[in-house]
Amino acid sequence: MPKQSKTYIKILEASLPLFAAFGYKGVAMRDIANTVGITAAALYNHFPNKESLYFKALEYAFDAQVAGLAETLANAKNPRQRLTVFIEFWVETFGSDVILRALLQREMTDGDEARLKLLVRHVFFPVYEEIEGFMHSLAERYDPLLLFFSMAGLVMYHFETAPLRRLLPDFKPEHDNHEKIVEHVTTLMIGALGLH
Amino acid sequence: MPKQSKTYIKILEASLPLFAAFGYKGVAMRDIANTVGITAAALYNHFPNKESLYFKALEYAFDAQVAGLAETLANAKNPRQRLTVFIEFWVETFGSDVILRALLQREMTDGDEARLKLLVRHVFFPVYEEIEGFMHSLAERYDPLLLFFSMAGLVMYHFETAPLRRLLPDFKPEHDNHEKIVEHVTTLMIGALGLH
DNA sequence: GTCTATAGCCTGATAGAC
DNA sequence: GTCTATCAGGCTATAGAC
Repeated sequence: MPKQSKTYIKILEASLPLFAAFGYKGVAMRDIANTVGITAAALYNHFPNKESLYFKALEYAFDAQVAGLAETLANAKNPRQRLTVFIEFWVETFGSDVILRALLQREMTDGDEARLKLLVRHVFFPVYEEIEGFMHSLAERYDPLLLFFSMAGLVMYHFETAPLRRLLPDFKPEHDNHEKIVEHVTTLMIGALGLH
Repeated sequence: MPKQSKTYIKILEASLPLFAAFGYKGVAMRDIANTVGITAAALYNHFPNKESLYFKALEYAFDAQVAGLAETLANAKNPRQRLTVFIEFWVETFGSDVILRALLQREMTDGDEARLKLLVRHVFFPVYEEIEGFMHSLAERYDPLLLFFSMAGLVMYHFETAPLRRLLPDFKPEHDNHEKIVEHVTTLMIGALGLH
């Protein structure tokens, strides 16, 4: 079972949009096989079972997604710049990659222990490690971990609720605009942290 | 097909924790039937199919959940009090009712159009209608709809991420405490809105 | 309203030829 | 590595007796 053959990668990449759209149980091995262009039985040459295919796909999707943050943060000199850079990173990462966000959301609602650990290992821990010191320095009156999830939640919830925001009064198309979201969240956090 | 028989209600109430925990596809008609104490076939005397059972269960869960907000808000005189009251309401509603929150989360990630409309009709619209004027009055520099979802997201994300927060450094058990969350979010919003 | 029995379909997974 | 063929089991939904 070669770990990085072309078909192996093709399977992972074909399965990701399916899992993101329909969830683990909503995707059949046949569906993945059809998308790749092989039969379901052939999948078992690359993965022992459905669950391990799913895990490898998740890792493949999340890895290297966080890599850019460290460099970007290094270029920001003062706290306010770092704040803006971090919010922009978070909006960019999960705003443009619909599949990544859907997978993350699904894993968070399913609450399976092993998958949560994968999420922490590949997404939240690396990011938090990068900005932990920053969170501590920002404002002494806020708990750093709560502050981190507050900022993450501010961004994520705008994306999570995007489909139903459209059905509410006061909706404007610009609410879906990434720059508007960055601006809104940044203004809010600058006020909350007293960084005027 | 009597609409409010005892069994009818028992089916709805038995199905809700199952759907919340395992999702629509993760629950079999047999599972619901077993919990109620009847057979799967008997369910079809009350609901034409699985999907309509699910819809009725969702409506049953969400209805009357929002009723308390209007009265609570009426007692709050100034903006700062209203802000606190609203955040407390949001934390109380979704913090204590694990099933309600799980259902809401699942529907938001699944993105099915008909179910999203149900969510808007039974949860977000009634709540937003109640505090729309308040949102407008709070701060002119913020878009009212974005502000609403920011406040909702600040609260919800702390619950959504609770299972993985435990796996991160700097975690303290008090992070799961409702009062702590209310305090954190309120302080943050007071700063952001300039309500000192 | 509930039961038993079952139809008809889809599921993950395996065996063995090529 | 991929195929065809196949399996056992689970699923929703229906038919008909009580």
